[in-house]
Amino acid sequence: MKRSRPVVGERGRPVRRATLPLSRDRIVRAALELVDREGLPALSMRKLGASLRVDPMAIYYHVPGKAALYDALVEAVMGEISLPAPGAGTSPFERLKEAAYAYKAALLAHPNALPVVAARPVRTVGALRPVEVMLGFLLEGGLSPAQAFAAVDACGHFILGSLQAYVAHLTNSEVHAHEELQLESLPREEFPHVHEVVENAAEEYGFEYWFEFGLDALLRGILSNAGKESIAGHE
Amino acid sequence: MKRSRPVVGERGRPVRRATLPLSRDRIVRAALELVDREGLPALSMRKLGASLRVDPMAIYYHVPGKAALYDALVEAVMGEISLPAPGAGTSPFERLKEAAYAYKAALLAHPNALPVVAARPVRTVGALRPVEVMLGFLLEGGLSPAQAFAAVDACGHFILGSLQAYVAHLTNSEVHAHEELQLESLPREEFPHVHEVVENAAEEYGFEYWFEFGLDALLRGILSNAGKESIAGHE
DNA sequence: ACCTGAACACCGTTCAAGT
DNA sequence: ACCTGAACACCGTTCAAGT
Repeated sequence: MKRSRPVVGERGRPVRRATLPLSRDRIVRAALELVDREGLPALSMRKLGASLRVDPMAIYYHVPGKAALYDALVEAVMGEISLPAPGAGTSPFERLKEAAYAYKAALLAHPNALPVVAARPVRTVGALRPVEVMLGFLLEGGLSPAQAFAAVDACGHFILGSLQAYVAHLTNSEVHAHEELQLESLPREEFPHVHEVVENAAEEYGFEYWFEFGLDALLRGILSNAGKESIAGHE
Repeated sequence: MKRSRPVVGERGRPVRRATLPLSRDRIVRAALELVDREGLPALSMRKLGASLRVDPMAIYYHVPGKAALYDALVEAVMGEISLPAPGAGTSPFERLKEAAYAYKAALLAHPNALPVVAARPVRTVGALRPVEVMLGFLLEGGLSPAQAFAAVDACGHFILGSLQAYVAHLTNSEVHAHEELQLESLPREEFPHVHEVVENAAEEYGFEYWFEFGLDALLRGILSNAGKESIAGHE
């Protein structure tokens, strides 16, 4: 893979390179673009090199390997999270909910990257800013430090898990046809509740409803724990 | 890759094959063993063929491709979930909690398979039995069908998300050293809550504490929604 | 310092062929 | 019906070499 000879100035020194010099940052941005455009499986060192018009092996000079590339990808996605302004006067519940929706929106901006993001701990250096903000809301809500810690994780895992399943569901709808529509042709005596629920749950309920239901429940449960130091806070 | 000639009986018909005939079931079991033993990346059609002492391409006769193999893997893991006996006399909260722990235990039996399991919707044909049981508990707890639906998803996503992050954390502890221990060398004025929480949250709190905290909160929040048809059930 | 290119040991999948 | 084996188009990574 040859590159055009660099332009040479009067004194024989290159004036400006035909392409920008490679850098970790440029590589990560190109990788994220590639993933956004063609999906996670399309991210190979070779295709990435091609998209940067560079020998694939040049990447290894800036990034140790593919694992590190995935790490950088996660960092980039998480870095895009911008939590809304604290919104004075609103309750901790509402602020937490807003923050969770901002988190969700940031993740949905790069749906193809979700599997890599979800396979990593929620509290990473790249995602410290949102964690800081959420911890503030939780402490304000009356949780102990240990509880606030756990609560951030719980919210993160719920959101990541929900989104991961959702986009996977969107991506391969043939799997959907094979796995979910068969529900209605099931032995009714063996699965009475499944039948009852499928028949009575209105069809208009979709991902947005499920997400909000779960998030509300989780946040309500978390905040209702405020003050109590014991783990199981139910009567 | 040659196989020893089959043993031939008196009439020239094979009496018993040197190896069992290949079948979808045997393939899936071998795949799960391979993943358990050597990790998810080690699962290749070629290694799987070798472990079955069969030409790798023989697998394609029984399983359409690798995607279908992953599907079957998820099905197998989910099929091992055995929820505890309903336990008469206990509250819906306690039953749901027990079920969630059984779910968690089944998933932890094959930690290496978690990424594939998590990248799939929670309600699949293979996992219908546990879904049926949990729906029962939730309806009994007073939830509407639509709410019960959403609640099953929420629990599943929380559990899967938590476990996925947990085992990823266990698998590569060098990432941990790189990403989490640096927390303490952070600008204190920029991350006051992170510092407060890290310093005051006792070290003995680990995954088990976080998991139980999140699960309790989620279940409490879900059950406190009973009866109300509106989504946001907080005062 | 930064990039190239050949080479190595792998992949999933197709397809014609064997029994 | 069930399995083989060659072939194709890919992978990630190492390493010596170029500038």
